[in-house]
Amino acid sequence: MVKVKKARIQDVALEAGVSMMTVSRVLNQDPKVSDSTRSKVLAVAEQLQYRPNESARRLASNKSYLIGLLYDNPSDAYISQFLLSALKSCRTKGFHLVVDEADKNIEKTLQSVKDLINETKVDGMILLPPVCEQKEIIDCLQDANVPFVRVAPDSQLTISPYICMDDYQAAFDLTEMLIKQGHNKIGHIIGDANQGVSRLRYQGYLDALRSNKINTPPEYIEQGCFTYQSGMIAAKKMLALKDKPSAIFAANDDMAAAVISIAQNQGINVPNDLSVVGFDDTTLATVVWPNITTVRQPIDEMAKLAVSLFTTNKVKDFTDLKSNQLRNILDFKIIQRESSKPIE
Amino acid sequence: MVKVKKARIQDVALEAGVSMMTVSRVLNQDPKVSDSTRSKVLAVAEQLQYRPNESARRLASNKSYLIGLLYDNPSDAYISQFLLSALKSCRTKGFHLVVDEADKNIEKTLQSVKDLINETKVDGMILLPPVCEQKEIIDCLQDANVPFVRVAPDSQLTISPYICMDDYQAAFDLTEMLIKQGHNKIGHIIGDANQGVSRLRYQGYLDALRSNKINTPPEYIEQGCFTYQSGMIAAKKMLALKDKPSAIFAANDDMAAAVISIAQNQGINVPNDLSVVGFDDTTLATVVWPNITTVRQPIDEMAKLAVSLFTTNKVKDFTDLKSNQLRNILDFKIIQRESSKPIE
DNA sequence: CTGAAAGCGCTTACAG
DNA sequence: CTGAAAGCGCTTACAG
Repeated sequence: MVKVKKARIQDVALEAGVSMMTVSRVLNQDPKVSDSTRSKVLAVAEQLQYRPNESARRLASNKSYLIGLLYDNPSDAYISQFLLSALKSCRTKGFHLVVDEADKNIEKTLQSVKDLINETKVDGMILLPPVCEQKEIIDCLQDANVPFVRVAPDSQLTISPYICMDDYQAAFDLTEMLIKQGHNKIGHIIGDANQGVSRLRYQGYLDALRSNKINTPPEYIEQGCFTYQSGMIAAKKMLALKDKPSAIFAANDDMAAAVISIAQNQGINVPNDLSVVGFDDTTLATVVWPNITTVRQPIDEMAKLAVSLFTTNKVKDFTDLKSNQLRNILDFKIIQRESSKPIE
Repeated sequence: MVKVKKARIQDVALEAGVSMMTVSRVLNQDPKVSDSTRSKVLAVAEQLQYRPNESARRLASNKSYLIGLLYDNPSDAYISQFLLSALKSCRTKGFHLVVDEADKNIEKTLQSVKDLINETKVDGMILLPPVCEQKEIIDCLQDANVPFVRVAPDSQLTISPYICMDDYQAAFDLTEMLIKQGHNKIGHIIGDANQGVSRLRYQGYLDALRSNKINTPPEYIEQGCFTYQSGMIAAKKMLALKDKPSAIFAANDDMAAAVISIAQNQGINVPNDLSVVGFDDTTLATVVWPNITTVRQPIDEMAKLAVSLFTTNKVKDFTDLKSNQLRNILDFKIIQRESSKPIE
């Protein structure tokens, strides 16, 4: 292999006829550089294919260029998608991700977070749900003055930005879509009672019915807990009713998949006799048959945004963020697939 | 927050009454240090809670302490589990993982790998299946003299170690388990024809039947391609037979889940009327009901081992590995769940 | 807006 | 088996 010597900051400086400091300033987007100097440096850097040496930068600046990511449940497709996207974002910006799993024992998790701060010296932390609700962890980060972002949190904080989608609106839209397709007997399986999104999705469902003046018997609403099994139990009850719903909106894909399975088991054709819709657009939605109509969470974008909050130097410290900068609500999308169809 | 000043190599050297170099040698497991010096340094390092500064080490040594990971299909539960485990291993050893997704276009992937080598300067690469079969990539790594490990490869190479489980034996054992439970009408759905593991699992199934002197009609064997849908098609055919199998062994969990769904759809009770077993123990295995009896791949251990091949200094270069060091076959485990049971 | 000097905390290469 | 010197490629802090 022919080894091409990598250009150093010195090489760029020499070639551009400026000092190393000036090059460094340009690269770090310091505004105090004249435009002419800036463009010259940029041109030379481009020409020499200069890439800063990350280790030297880290060592000299005493910044880690490391972002911590704390997650809860490793079996969730959500996590892996978020992770993959975050990893990709980090890579393009010269950062690395230090991933840590929260322990059931909050004390252990806390210790782990402290290690992340003291030893690894992360520049910031990304908190996934539901760890992002843990008061102890939030306090710890705040005490240590480590900026953090919370993803899909249940509660809002004024000290830290959060990233989420509008679960309420998505549930509203999804329900209204069913209504527009002629369904007026729509059941709902509520998600885990301990998660804020369950409440929001349920409320969106209710309000869509209300604004379309549709009355729904209480038997059409069942409490689930986001698991396949809880979906089966709920589906069995709902499909045993004399007056069955023509559509069931399950608060996530796992429960929707369970509904489909139970329906098929009872000889109820999906989607001809029963429309089923889910939420999240996890891999499960396209792995079962018929594929599930669902709401796509913008997970990739969420991860990208979370990372960029740390990698862009715009905001050194989250404490000076204005309230409108704290909110980052991303767009969702309803994905129509084969598990639902209009009433004929 | 009280800032505790981190100990540097200098501090350890001073306290231990040796030079920085000696401390460095001890830390890097250089054998040319007397035992007494070594233990003294180690004791001081421990007492001072010394942690080497990774950036300084990287800069001075011109080693990246970075491991590249190239994967194919992001939707696979397998990938995320591997990733999480590898990430964890890296963290405890002061390494970082640079994750890259292979492109459909081999040229693009190749370029990406070259960037990984030249810009990021990874110390080594982990190749997941099926990218680990790509000759172009293997050649590229070899030319660049970058050591790499292949995970669950189809073919064997003498130039690079590989990590896998014994798919043949696992399939054999799983089939034999069904036989011992009284099943002698056992169907099999073969996996993707392009993947070596499909062949191995199929062969294990066949040999278990053979060694138990069980004849099987050709209708009991269907070609699938590891997808849920292919499993449905195969299951429909097999369950439409007059003389149905009492057990079906699908070559992965997705297809097993499909078999369960079809069976239930036809009023065939799983496991009372039909035992179904899968392979891999992905999340799907416990998400559907009944939970799937399957073979657990030791994914976490595979990832850990892959990382450790680069982090332990035992082998600087994989070219001097002996053939028995190339093979790393890890243990699998059969997980009995509710989708299968003995014949009564 | 720009630059010369010092230093970040390690390791390499050379001595002995 | 051990050590003194030089340097890795950046940035910080100070000048001007």
